[in-house]
Amino acid sequence: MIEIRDLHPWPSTEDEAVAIQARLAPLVRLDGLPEQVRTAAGLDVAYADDELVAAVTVLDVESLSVVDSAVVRGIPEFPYVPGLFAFREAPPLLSALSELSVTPDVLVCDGQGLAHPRRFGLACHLGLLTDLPSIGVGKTAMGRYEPPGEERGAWTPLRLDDDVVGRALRTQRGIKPVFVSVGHRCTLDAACDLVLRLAPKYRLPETTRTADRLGRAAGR
DNA sequence: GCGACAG
DNA sequence: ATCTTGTCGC
Repeated sequence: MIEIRDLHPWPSTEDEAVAIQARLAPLVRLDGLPEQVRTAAGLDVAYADDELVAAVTVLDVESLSVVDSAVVRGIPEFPYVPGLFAFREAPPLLSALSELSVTPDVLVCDGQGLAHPRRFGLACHLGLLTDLPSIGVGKTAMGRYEPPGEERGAWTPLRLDDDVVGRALRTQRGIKPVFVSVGHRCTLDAACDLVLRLAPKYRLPETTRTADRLGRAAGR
C-alpha cells in the first residue's frame, strides 16, 4: 500500500505554492537507484468537461503488460500555471496511487522532474510525497538542448539556467525526442535506461500510453 | 514593457 | 489538456 506523506498544506495562492516548492526541493534525493525495477507506474491526467481524470497504470517492465490500474475523477482546485503544475494534477493522482493494490518500483510521470524553474516539477513532488523513486518524461522541453543523433537511444543534455537538468532522449529513430529528468531517488542514467525499455515501439513510454488511454476512456 | 511558459 | 480531416506508412 502506498502511503501519502503529509509534507505540506494545500496552497490557495501561487505565492504559497512557490514557497512550498522552495521548501521541499532540497528534500529530493538523487541517490538510490532502482536497480531491481520490475514494475513501473504510468501517471497521466485527462480533461473531461470541467473535471480532471487521473489515471495510473502499473506495468510489468519485462512484458509491458498492465498488472494494476486506478482512475480517479476530481475537480481542479488550482489553475494551470506553468511551474505550478503539481498543485493542479497531483491531488487526483495521489488518490489514484493510494487505490493501487500493487506498489510500483518507480513512478513515470507525464511532465518534468528536475527540469523545472525551482527544480521541483511534478515528478519530484509525487516522488517525495510517496517516497517512491520517480522520473519525469515530458513531451516538450523545459530548457535548451541540441538535437540528439537520429538513432534510437541518442541523447543530449537538457540545460536550464546553466544547469544540466535532464536529457533530450530519442526513443525512436527520426522521431522528436522526449525530455527525461529525475524525480526522486533515481539517477538520470537509470531514468533514461528505463524510458528506453518502456518505449520499444513508440515515442512515449508504454506507461504513459496506457495511462493516457485509460484516462480518456474513463472521461466519457 | 516583452516574450516564455510542463499539461 | 482539447478542438479536428485527410493523409502517409506499416
